[in-house]
Amino acid sequence: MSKKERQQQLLAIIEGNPFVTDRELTRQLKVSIQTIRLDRMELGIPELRERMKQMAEHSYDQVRSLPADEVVGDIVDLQLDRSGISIFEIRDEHVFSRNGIARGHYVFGQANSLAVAIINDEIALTASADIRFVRMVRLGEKCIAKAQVRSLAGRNGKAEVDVFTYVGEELVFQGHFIVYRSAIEEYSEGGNRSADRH
Amino acid sequence: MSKKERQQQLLAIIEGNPFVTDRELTRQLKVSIQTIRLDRMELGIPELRERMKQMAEHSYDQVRSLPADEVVGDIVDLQLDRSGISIFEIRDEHVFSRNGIARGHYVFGQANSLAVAIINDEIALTASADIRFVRMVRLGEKCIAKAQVRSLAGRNGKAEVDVFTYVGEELVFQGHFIVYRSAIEEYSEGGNRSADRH
DNA sequence: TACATATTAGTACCTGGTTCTAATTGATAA
DNA sequence: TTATCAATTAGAACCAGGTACTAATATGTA
Repeated sequence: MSKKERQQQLLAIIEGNPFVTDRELTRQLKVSIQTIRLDRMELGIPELRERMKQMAEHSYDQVRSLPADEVVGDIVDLQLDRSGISIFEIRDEHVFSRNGIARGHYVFGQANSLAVAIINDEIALTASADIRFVRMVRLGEKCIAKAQVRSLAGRNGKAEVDVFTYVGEELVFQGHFIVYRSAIEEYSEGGNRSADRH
Repeated sequence: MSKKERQQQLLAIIEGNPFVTDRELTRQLKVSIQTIRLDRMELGIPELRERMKQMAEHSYDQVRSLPADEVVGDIVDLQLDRSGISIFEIRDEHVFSRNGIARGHYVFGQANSLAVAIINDEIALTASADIRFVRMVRLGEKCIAKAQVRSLAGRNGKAEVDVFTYVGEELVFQGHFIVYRSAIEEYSEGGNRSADRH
């Protein structure tokens, strides 16, 4: 096996398992540990500990920005049991990589989260929804969802919430949500109030 | 400062910055490095390198499972323009941390992705949907979504797809989707075919 | 045969620890 | 006041997984 081939293999092995030590690499590639290290130098691959550190730092950055995901979108205005507005910017992680169009469940998720957040009860869960994706949403666009409570049954009843999502002036999504309140064991989905918003 | 107070501080510092070395901790807490290490022992906090390794492994697991996110759920059976089945296990990242209930847009996303994948066209986009969350889904549960094409209009028309999602024998979600085919510039949302499935 | 490149060997040193033994400090009860 | 005990500090040996450097040995190739 030539040097180039070996270095390609080395690259592939580390790509496939970044947690491999030089010692393990000697076993797989049947060359001395010095050769492994020279190869890493030439390929600019850092040592195991440095690789792990970089991955850890990367994931730490992600973890720190994750809480914003608990509710999809930032709620910028909220009048409990009345209306609310949330803003959600379509980023890389929200689109299909092939065409840059937002995945539906994020657009849905923004509206759903807002519909649930607006209800002034300890627990509020979406029971059903009637939705329309009016036009596709693309990478970089800012979705502004506006929710209006249409009817409010008494405690432990259901509420109806309409959500319209716009990009600029254009309507991109509309949904009619039926949300149950304080109904813990039945007709439920997964949304709750206040405590989960940061 | 008492031992307990110091250990609480130590915990807080490492929580705030997992990348801190024992040496740095001696500077912040004004005790010897041995005390720091005894404290870590008692609190069960691993050494810096181990902490980084765990974070790296954690993020690596996430990265590896990300491509499966392009379509939510694994499609295990697919008869184009007829029916399909997808399996989706509810993990940590899919639930509200407070109560372990799945966020609605994941359950919706599984059904939506399946409804779109089933359509045998270059491009298929959800136009509208009528959905019901029949019962909440919890952490660890395996959702099995079954989709059936109900009607198929000609090319560039719309198709109707019904999706039922079960956990075991129990129905947890149902949805009626209207999916447009090959309609690129209008009535769209964000779903496409084949190329995005891994 | 001479020269260059590739590979291997070996040593000293580094960080950020663990593990262990032992000494010192400080408070507390008899 | 003194014995006692937990808490703290010190120090040395050792470890993994390397880096940095020097030197020797293959292996081709002109």
